[in-house]
Amino acid sequence: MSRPPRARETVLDAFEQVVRSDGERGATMDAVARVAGVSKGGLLYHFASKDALENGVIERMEERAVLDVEQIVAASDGPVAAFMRSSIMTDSPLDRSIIAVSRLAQNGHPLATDALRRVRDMWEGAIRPHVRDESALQLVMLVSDGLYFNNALTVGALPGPKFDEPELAALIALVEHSTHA
Amino acid sequence: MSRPPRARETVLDAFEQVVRSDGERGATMDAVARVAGVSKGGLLYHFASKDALENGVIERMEERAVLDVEQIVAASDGPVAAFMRSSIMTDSPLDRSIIAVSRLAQNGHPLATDALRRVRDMWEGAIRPHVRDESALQLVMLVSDGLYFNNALTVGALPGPKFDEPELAALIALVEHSTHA
DNA sequence: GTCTATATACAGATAGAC
DNA sequence: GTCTATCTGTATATAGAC
Repeated sequence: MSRPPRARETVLDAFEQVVRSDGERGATMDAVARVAGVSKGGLLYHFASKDALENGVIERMEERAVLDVEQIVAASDGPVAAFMRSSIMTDSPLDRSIIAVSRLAQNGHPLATDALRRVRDMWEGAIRPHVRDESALQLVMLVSDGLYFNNALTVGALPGPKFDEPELAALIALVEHSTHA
Repeated sequence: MSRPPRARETVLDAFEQVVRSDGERGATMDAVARVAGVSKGGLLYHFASKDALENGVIERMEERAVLDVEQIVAASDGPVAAFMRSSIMTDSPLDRSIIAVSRLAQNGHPLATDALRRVRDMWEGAIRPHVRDESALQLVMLVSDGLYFNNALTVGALPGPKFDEPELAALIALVEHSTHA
């Protein structure tokens, strides 16, 4: 997993950005190339097909998710709180990746769906030891899914965090109280 | 709001079905016409453009959601439980409508996003009097969003209910206990 | 109301110069 | 490694017969 060329990363960033702002339909090779600042031919040198480009975004999302899980299990304020905070969109690299991959999944890309399931399973495994039972686990997972979904829904400009800090803290406290082991 | 022609409804059903099974990208006029059992020309007689077809699905979704809210507030087992049960995919007409409109929203259709927001606001208003505070309200709403998201994610054949009845009942009990007024 | 045939536009991908 | 030019398939929409 050596550091990939910077141009590749730039193209992946551009793809995620266009998918987020214009939807998957707007993420044409032309549009991605333009945002990345290269020609279509230049883009196709790095990713030989649109499918390769999509797979690149999916793979990078999963790599980023692994790092996220590592941070969550090690969080000082507890995995549940850390997980919920990481589910609120802060426009982190992982957030951008998940938005893009979710859009691919909803447009029928099977690898995207598989990758999201794997990531969700990783999170589930990390949270399970810290909640009292399976219902509590599902509650935490579903709230997280809901947080993502609400933000993923909005195509266009960044909506900004829907919850301000006091609201989020109150919600986290409620979830922790309802689910702690 | 008189009863629209049956052919129109058939076409809207076909659009929702194709969007669900193949994603928004697969929902071409050709594919919709084929599933609806008409030619492309026949389809375009009822909906003069793809945009008109999409708007038709969005409008029908909102009409169905209004009926759903009416049923939820009148439910004998309480609005919170009824709302959560209605959030589990049972392949009801409203479910099919919301899946399709969510896909449109995620592909940048602004009217779809607006309609979903309005529907979500209606649900929020119906649930608010039955939970203790805003955090509890958000918990219920986010769990519902999460239930929808998980099902909306899977393109292809119906995944079937992810929760069996005992699991769902336990989750509902937990949410109600955590949020009741 | 429903059909076939066709016009127009645009997407993904290739070829080859630099 | 990056570019321009071009081929090819497919999607929306129109025209007009039945």
